[in-house]
Amino acid sequence: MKLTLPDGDELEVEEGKRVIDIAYDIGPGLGDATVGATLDGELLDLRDEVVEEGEFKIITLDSPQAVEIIRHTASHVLAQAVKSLYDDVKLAIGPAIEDGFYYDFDLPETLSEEDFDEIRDEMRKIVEEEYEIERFALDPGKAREHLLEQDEEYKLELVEEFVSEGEEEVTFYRQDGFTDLCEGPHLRNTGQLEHFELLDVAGAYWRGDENNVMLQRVYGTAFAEEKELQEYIERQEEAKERDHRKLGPELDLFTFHPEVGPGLVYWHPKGTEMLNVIKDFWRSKHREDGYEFVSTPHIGKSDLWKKSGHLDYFREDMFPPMRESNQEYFLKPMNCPFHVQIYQSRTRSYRDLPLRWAELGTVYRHERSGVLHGLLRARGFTQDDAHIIATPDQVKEEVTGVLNLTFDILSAFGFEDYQIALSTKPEKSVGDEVKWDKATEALKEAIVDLDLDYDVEEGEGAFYGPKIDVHLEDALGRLWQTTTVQFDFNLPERFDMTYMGSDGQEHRPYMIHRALLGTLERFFGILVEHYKGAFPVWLSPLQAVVLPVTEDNNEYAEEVAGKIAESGIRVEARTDVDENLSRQIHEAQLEKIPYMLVVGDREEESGEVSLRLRTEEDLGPRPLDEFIDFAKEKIRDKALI
RNA sequence: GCCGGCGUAGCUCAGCGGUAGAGCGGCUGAUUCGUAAUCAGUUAGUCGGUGGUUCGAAUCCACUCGCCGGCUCCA
Repeated sequence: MKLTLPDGDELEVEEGKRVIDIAYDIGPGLGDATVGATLDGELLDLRDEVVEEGEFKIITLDSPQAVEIIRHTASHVLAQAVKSLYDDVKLAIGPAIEDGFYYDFDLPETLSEEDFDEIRDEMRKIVEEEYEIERFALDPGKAREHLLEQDEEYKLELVEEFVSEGEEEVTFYRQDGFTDLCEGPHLRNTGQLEHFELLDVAGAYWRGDENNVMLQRVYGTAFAEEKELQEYIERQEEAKERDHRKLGPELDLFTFHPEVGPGLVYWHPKGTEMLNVIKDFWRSKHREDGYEFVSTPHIGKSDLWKKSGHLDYFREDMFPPMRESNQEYFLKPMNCPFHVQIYQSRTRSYRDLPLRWAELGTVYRHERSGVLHGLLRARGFTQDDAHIIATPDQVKEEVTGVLNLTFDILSAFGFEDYQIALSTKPEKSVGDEVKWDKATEALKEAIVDLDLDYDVEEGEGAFYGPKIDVHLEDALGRLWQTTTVQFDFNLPERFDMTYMGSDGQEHRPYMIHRALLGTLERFFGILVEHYKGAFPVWLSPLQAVVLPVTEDNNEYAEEVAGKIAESGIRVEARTDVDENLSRQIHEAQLEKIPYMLVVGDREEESGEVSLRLRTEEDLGPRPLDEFIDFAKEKIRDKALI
């Protein structure tokens, strides 16, 4: 059997030889350093037997793929430590995850972060002992026996599942006296786990199902190098500093008032200014793209929500109704049924289609209390909503139009990296197969036409139609869901929407529901975190501030600010404070105002302003008109600064 | 909704059974100053809410509201 090595050489090995033995054949040094391998990109344990040919690559501690193995072993070391420190510990699962690892435990004692020092010390001991990690396989009967003996009820449940899936044996890993049912891969020796940290303890349902018992999950992370671990911790701190829930109130953009109602946003003047800039831009882009705007009420009678299906499928996410006469009114959790009313207000012809109706519609949803998260998950929010009602022939072009508009708008805000997911028909769905196929095809073709990468999420569509979701990547590489483009086969049926075709027959239109920014609130929150509050000039609530050197320059400062304001730039003269220049600059810096204009006697004499940027660059004096042109150009180009 | 942690001045936090504290901020005054915090004085709170234990509760207990981190759900 032949394996292709990374340098292109072919290595002749006997079938069934273990990864580690192959590594020693290549070289003893390599053998000592081996923690696993990949075969055609697939991760292998160092104890695995290689039975197929392919591209073979040994993983050592400094390989990028090693981190997954390191973390998996870290979770076992954690489990061993917890088991040795506490009584009656039952193990659930303990995988490596994107940023680290966790282990879920069931134990009578409640763990808290105060216990981390002790657990960490115990883990260190296990690492220092350099226990050899061994693997062994058992048939289901022996495995059950072994787990029963250890009273590991959760692991037993897992074994039953593996057996029902047809597994004939299950693997265990052992280090010191500790054994765990586990697929691996793992390091060779606990001593190879050097750089780890415990991060958090939280509740987690067994198997992720809220009907099951809640376990205690300990989160941690581990890296091959201490430096990487430190960088990770710094990145977490950086994320904390960018938190929109902290920056929003600090920059006087918005606040929450939980005593009045959790999850409801209060927009301050500066936040509202910014919001208006976003809305104006959004409206002009939509107008250019042939959208019309509609406005609809905030409440509607229960009959409407019954007919739309919301009371059957969405009721627990809706605020309880208010009563008027013998009627119940509900706050709208979505705009769609209202847009359908407008459609139904007269008969529609194929000549009218496509209709593109947009509304910055504020909706209210009674989100479960534990899920609220500042602007990113609120109970009242404004969707940048639109419904496109089209004939079957128009569907593909409409989707393409939506995607083009999406990326046009998102890139204007400085987002260039996206992840796109196409979600297809789930098991439970409405609408016939033909429609699903056509709509899914339209979505896919639109993505392909634009030459975009995407993932298919099979069966993840809504019950009423397939969809495209866009996640955008921010400055820290985090992903946020914003855009969604969804077909809806439910509402046209329920409301019996029709249009008169050229054949004189009534036809059912396609309905596309789309939100590009997602919601203004969430998008705003993402902007705050992405820019850390230092917004591009066109978005900054205050674009320039005029700072007099002494009180004698106040009059000139006001004059300068007046002229700048006339050109449409948002500006303020700081003439009502008695502070020295350094102090004023300090404060303007904290407010993250893009342009600081220093005016003293020198500037007053020459009719100039001295320009300092919030990036701390001092660009020196220039005529006022020159600054105005400079700023207008930056605003027009949507430049950062 | 569930698990855990936490609610003290506008903000950040100390105090953890014996008369509520600091720094920043705010206010007042002095200073008139050239690119990230001038100096001085002063103002600060039903210690989230309700009930209980106690001679006495910010501190201990119960309930409740809210926030934070997860889980589940989601724009």
